[in-house]
Amino acid sequence: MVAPAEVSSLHDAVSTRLHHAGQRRTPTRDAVVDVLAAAGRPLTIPEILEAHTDLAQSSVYRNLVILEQAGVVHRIVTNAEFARFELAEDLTGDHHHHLICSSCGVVADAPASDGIERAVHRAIDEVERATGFRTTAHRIDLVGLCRNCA
Amino acid sequence: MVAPAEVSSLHDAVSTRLHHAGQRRTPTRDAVVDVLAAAGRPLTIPEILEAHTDLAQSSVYRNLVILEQAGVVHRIVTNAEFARFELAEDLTGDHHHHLICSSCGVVADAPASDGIERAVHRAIDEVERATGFRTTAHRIDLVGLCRNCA
DNA sequence: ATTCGTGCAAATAGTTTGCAGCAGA
DNA sequence: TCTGCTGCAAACTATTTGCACGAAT
Repeated sequence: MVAPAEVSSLHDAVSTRLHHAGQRRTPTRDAVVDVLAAAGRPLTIPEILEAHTDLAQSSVYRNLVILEQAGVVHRIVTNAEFARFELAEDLTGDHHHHLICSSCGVVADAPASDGIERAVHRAIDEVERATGFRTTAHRIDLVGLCRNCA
Repeated sequence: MVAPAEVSSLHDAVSTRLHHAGQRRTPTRDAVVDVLAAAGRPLTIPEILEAHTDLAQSSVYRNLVILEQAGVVHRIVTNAEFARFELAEDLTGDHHHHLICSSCGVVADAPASDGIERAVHRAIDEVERATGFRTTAHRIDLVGLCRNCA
């Protein structure tokens, strides 16, 4: 969730990243970013289309690919039928993990605690030393039942 | 990776779970379990078919669904084109996390350290108290470049 | 005898892409 | 003007499913 006052600076940052990726800022891309910023949780393509009924499905798919390449959005793939998309963490300045409901498929954000981040980074160092794997990102998902489904 | 001596007890455990789920133990299911046990890393359907060229693709898909419902295998969905499957952790007795190469898509297992597990469980407690979410499993993936792609 | 797993081929569905028109630089 | 974004419809592909046969109980 992004406060209204931060929306224009968000669009500036998005514009910069698009430009850096050799892409333009367009109304459709702004619209997609707006929907994701307003939602504050990862959305599916149908959810995005529902919020903006004037957009063509193919354009949303195409622009999400571009926004992903530009580092603006992040694609989350679960076992559910649709992939989900959210704004990149370094744009919203909020590192978080996911609570995935195995019953209804909804995905909620959960703030990352200092403790867990420290532990993860220690583990990453260990893995790099042991295996030579170069970690660029990590992902922590808790799978279970949301309050509604429990 | 499962040592040969453990294979028969593995099949016993699989058989029990299948029976509990109202399913039979069949040669095809044994074959799939064998391939996964021998691999020691999550495999795609094409990889499974390659190891057992006499199996029909649809049978493998169908049996993986059944084995998943019986709690024998676990499905891993990444952004790669194919889903991957591995034996359930409580069958192999080995809790691990994943190293996902964003370049070639290969997924390797990494042992879970005590430190990170403690931190994760503290975080889970926090989340349960704060949100009412009931966590049944967690997933930690490190995304980056494997030794070959780096 | 009947239930259930298997293999083949056809169907399904999320996602991608070709193409013609149009808008911004 | 020229590049490239958009919308529509068609194509693509991982996965699922209908059906008939054979195996196991």
